[in-house]
This record gives sequence, structure tokens and C-alpha cells, in this order.
Amino acid sequence: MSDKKVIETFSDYMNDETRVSPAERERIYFEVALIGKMIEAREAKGLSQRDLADVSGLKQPAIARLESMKATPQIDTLFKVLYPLGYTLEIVPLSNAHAGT
Amino acid sequence: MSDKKVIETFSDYMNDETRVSPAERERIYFEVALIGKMIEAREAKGLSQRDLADVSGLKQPAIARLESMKATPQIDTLFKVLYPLGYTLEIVPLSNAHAGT
DNA sequence: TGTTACGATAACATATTAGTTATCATCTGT
DNA sequence: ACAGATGATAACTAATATGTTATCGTAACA
Repeated sequence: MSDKKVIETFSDYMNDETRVSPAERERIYFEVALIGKMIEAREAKGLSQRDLADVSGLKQPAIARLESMKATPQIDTLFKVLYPLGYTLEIVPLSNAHAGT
Repeated sequence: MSDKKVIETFSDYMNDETRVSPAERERIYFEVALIGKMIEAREAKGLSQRDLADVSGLKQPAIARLESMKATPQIDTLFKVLYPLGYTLEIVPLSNAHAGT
């Protein structure tokens, strides 16, 4: 029907600035790393989503939404979850770590 | 009228867990540092709030609310502002840096 | 004085997150 | 087969962030 590209890699998609702005891309990389550490830390502590909900003051559906990246959380929500898992956030200068090769 | 404490330091307030939970305290310290760097970086680049609004895709009132801590922003909002200022966020283990002496 | 740029803020509309309750499918272990 | 725990998700409400437009006071300056 057309020569439109149908299949592409995740990297191709992420680096296409017509669809993902640099700031957005930076946030997505951050969030993927964040969620990874969150899930890993929660499981390492042997906590269920309900357990984490209890200690963080959130609800289990909120934890599930977070872990499946169904929402872009607010800062305070993030800290409520990160703190009992032993993490916090830091502001650092951009280092172009995701610039690719 | 009563012997209720009326005057106290900011530290006393922040360390009173009946009013500020550890997670909340961690977030507040983070946000104070964050806003400080944001404002400093914006001014170092000679940008007005309107300028930053333009390059970040936000509106000037949103920038003003951010800088005066009148709202707890969402992660994507944060990245929209931080990126053009040359900053990003990192997830790091808690280090009890604010534990006080 | 008049002008301009600036940050703060009010007022309202819109969008999105989080709370709440409930349910579902799946897995594990009995 | 059954029971219990788990994660995902639907549906709805409440809370809050952001957009939008406008205005205000102040500072800098001609």
C-alpha cells in the first residue's frame, strides 16, 4: 500500500525527535530505570504490592499502576514508595549517557 | 494560656515525625535542592520564567508555581523543565545525609 | 512620568493522578 | 479440587496539577 516503515527498533523510536522529545526520552529512560529498581527492591525485601502499599501509604492499585508505567506519578508519590525501599532521588547534570554510539 | 511550644526551628519541625514523615522529609529536602538548582540554572542562562516556559513547553504560571513550591509536580513536568536547564534525575540508595548531628 | 520586563497570583477549565472498592486470572501448595 | 495469595484492572470519586487568560506590583530605565 505504501512504503511507510512498519517495523523499527525501540531505539529508533526513542531517538525519533518527531515523536519523542529529548526531555521526554530522558524521562522515559529515567522511569524505566526507576521502575526496575523499585520492583527489584520490593521483591528483594519479600514484599507484595499490598505490603508496599501499606508501608508507603498508597493503595495496591496505585502500586500496580506505577510498576506497569500506566501513569506519570507525582514527586511525592514517588518518594512515598522509594523511601521504604531505601532509595531517594538526586539532581545531576546531563551527561548524554543515552546518546547512543 | 498554655505551655504549648510556639517557636521552633525549621530543623525541629522537619524532624518531628508526627508532622513530617521520613519520606515526606526526604522529598522536601529533594525539592528544595531541586528548586534551588532550577532557579540558579535558569538565571545563569539569562532566561526569564517566560523564556523557560517557552523552551520547556510549560506556561509561565506553571514555572512560577514550581519555583515557589506551590505544587508537587509530576515527573514529566519536572523533566520538561530540567532538561533544557541541563539537568536530569538519578535514583540513588538512601544515605541518611539529612540525619543531622 | 511613562514604558517595559518581570515574577506572582487570581479564576476558571481541563486533564490526570490517586483513592476506593471490587473482581478476575494465575499460581502455589494442600 | 480447593483455598489462599498475588498482580492486573475496571469503574467511579476526589484531589490536584496544569492550561489559559488576565492582572497586579515592582524594578529598571529612558
